[in-house]
Amino acid sequence: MTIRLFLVDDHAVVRSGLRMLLATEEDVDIIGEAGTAAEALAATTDLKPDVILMDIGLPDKSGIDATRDIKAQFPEVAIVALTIHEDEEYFFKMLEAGASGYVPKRAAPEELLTAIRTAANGEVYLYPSMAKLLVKDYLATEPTEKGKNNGKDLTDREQEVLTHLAEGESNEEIAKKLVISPKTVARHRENIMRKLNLHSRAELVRYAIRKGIIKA
Amino acid sequence: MTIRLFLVDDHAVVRSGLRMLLATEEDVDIIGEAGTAAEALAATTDLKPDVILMDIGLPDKSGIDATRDIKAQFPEVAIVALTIHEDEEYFFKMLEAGASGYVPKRAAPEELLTAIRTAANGEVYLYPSMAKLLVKDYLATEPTEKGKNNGKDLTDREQEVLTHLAEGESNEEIAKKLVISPKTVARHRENIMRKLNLHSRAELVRYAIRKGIIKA
DNA sequence: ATTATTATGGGGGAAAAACCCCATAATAAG
DNA sequence: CTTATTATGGGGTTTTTCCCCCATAATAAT
Repeated sequence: MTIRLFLVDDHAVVRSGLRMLLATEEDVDIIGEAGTAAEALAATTDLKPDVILMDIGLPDKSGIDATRDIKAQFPEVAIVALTIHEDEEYFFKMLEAGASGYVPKRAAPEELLTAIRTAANGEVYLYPSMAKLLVKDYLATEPTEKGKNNGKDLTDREQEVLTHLAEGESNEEIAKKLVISPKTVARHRENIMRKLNLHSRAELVRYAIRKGIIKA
Repeated sequence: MTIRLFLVDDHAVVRSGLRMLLATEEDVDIIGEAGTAAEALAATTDLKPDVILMDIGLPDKSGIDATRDIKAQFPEVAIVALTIHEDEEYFFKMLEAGASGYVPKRAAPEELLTAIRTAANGEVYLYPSMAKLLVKDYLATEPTEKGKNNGKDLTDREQEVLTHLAEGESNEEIAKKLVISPKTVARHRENIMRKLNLHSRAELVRYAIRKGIIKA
């Protein structure tokens, strides 16, 4: 099962270098290359590669936009960013565009290969410095861990049920996850609502978001 | 600059295996090991390792809590989770506890080494399947501001109805306020949900809060 | 002028939610 | 040793949600 790889970089020298670098890998087959976003999109339509190595600095439009365009039409194509940029801005935008990997050009060749194979496998490869950024963002936006210093008059079990309720899950779904009867879930829900003086799922969701039990 | 590593796992066999595995690495020096969270905390106080390999399933308390405790007292100590668990729950909790890496036990030895070296370097190593989870979470919670077009294909009337729906009002209540039939409100609600790909009141509330249509 | 969109409404039905009643077992609190 | 709390479930009823079907009138777009 060879990985059909496509290269996008505006510098021919870089593309040649990558070809050379990857030539010895038996599971990677470079099926084409492009120097512009437009060419990349056209080639993707024809070739349907498994993975695209995408530079961010392209002459016509950014690799971020190119990624967005390609993922919009071909979501099954995995795209790995290979770039000199290591700042948050480009990294997060690339993630939002749908990238399955992000590798700085200073990375070791093995890391690039790992990223390519990981992306081909449907997973995500993040270079450690990038992973650190993402975790930092996660910790910044994450509500102070699943319900702790909030809803004080709720029991542990009620807190747990509340979290699921707020996520929009039905009594049935929650019952399965907690391995209890739907009736018990309903019972907990009633107690929660009475304690908090809420009267609908919608109020419950807002309460949970206000208290940081779940994210909006 | 050798990395002073400390092992925490309740199985002596696993610790021995890790010692064997890492013995040949010149840049890694195993300075101690522990089988419980309490021992790990005590040893950390004495030894101040650079990196701790932390199992999650421990006899006295979870490796997650142990990580939280250690990071609270010694934030400069990097902790890498090495565990059989690959589900979201443990992963995210471990991140919140302050882990600098997360490696499933099924991972290749080289990956564990990479994680240790990455953590020692102050960065974060995430196993690809875990990185995927984190990116998914990022995309689920961040698309509003850093993303692009907010699905604003709602008509004025739909926007109006959406506001009331998100406030938690019933179809009946909204109908009275807008002086239309409850059936029409339901009709608008259906159209809104189809357009936004939402399927419950709870999702609708969260959407509205994310978009700033109502405040939490 | 035909077509698409918008806003309006009705019928119906399966499912879920919301609100009551009841109970038991285990544990914590006094 | 009682008592209170917690977690667990069963029963039922009414209301609401959610998702289809159908339609008409007014306006906007082509």
